[in-house]
Amino acid sequence: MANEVKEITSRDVDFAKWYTDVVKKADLVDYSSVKGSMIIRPYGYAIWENMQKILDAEFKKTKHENVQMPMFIPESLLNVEKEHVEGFAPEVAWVTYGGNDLLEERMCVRPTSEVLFCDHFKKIIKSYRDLPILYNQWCTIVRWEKTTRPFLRSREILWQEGHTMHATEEEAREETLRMLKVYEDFQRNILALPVIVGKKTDKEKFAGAEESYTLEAMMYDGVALQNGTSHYFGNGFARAFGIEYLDKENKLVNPYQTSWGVTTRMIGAIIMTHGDDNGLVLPPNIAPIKAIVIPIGKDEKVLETANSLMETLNDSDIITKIDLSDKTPGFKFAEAEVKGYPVRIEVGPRDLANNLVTLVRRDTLEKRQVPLEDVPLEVSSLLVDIQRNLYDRALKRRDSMIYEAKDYAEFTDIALHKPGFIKVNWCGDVACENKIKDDFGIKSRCLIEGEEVTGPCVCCGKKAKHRIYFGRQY
RNA sequence: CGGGAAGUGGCUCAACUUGGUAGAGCACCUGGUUUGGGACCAGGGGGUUGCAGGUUCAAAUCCUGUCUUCCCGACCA
Repeated sequence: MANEVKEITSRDVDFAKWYTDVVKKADLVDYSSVKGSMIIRPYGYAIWENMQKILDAEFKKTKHENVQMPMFIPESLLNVEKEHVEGFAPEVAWVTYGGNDLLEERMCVRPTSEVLFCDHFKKIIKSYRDLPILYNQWCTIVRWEKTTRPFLRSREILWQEGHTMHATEEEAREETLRMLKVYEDFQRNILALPVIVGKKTDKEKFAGAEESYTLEAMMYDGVALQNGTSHYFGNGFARAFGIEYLDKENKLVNPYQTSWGVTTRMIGAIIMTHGDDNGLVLPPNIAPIKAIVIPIGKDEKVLETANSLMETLNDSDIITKIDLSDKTPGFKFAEAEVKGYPVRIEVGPRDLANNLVTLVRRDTLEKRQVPLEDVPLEVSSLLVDIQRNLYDRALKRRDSMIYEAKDYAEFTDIALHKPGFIKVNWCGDVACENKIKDDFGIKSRCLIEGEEVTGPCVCCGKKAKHRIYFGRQY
């Protein structure tokens, strides 16, 4: 893929351009002739496969089962829950013809599958013995977005959606938080993203939910990316759909529901959090290829050593690739950086004369010579260190871009001049949220738990009820 | 969806204003020389100019429509 790896726009010059340069030059995606639908190429898809593998194991550990639901939703079914349909109707795609025949009832392509699951749950939940039901589905959904960007906002979205039903409110609330925690751990430990986790305001919550929790990541440019959600529904959908079961007292009651999801948007978050002017930087725990061996020259001993090094590493479960192309070393180094391989191992005659190889870590680009026999140990400890460093670095940057505003003048100054999140006191009135949105185009991110609320609302000056983050979003 | 810009081999662009044989660099293929930060020489393949109409003896070039991409705004679990 060669020369296209050149000329990545600097992220400090034009962050949007930098992003599209990186996703294309690292061979993650390609554009298609279908607006808003991206082609995820093998390297990008391998990242998604790793995410699926790790998350799916977590879902199984927490007793969830995978299912596959229909892709189409008849209009009448979508219309059952009022808030839900109002939230989604503006962005669904409709199927109106089957072959040459106009359908009697049009169907939308699922924008999310709550109603499909409810329709099914109604049939299978009869007794308290049927609960809980813990389902998950890996699928694609469609939302007719007006502006689109690879991974961040597309019309066709790869995701996972969990849908569960519980006998009690308490159990359902626990499930909502349990899965939120699964996401949080995954994003912190595997993706090295220092996400902020909290509850959405009523204005920002999911259409039809009683409570929505979110994982908010801050990108390099200070803009927020909602990187996953977990919703508690109460029994609103259950009542709308007539889902009822007999409890132990032989009383007919409604179950309580949750849903939760994450998407390939997480790949966008990784790029925009860890990437640099040389390209992609992948956290070792999610990288499809952990290390790349680059032989320098065609000396037989060099090639032999390089090959056996790759095999040794693969044998010790460090997925390693070797670059045997006849490009020059400089080219291979640059390409390894664009692809974001965590560790690069340079094997050349000069090193080898002293029984050494050169290790280069992608996060800092620091080079170090190590004895040949120490490579597996050195690489695996380097991988651990890179993972930790990426998280620490991102956390530091995030915290340096969180500002506190006590009154509207301060808020205005920050909103206009400083990218990042703004932490404020808020009275809880949607009017204040709306005013901030109208004035600056900034929305609330999530409520902050565990901080004492003292002082007036940043907007109206009345007594505040909450601590809350505001910030621009993708 | 509103405003702006752009679509010409895989990529970046030229030719368009003033209609007249579609060109360059990079990438790709072959052979050779190279190899510690984006190599060099020689030869070669590849484009009905996003798509659909229209004007014309003749359209990459002019006109209309449409699709896609990018930027700004509005909208957006």
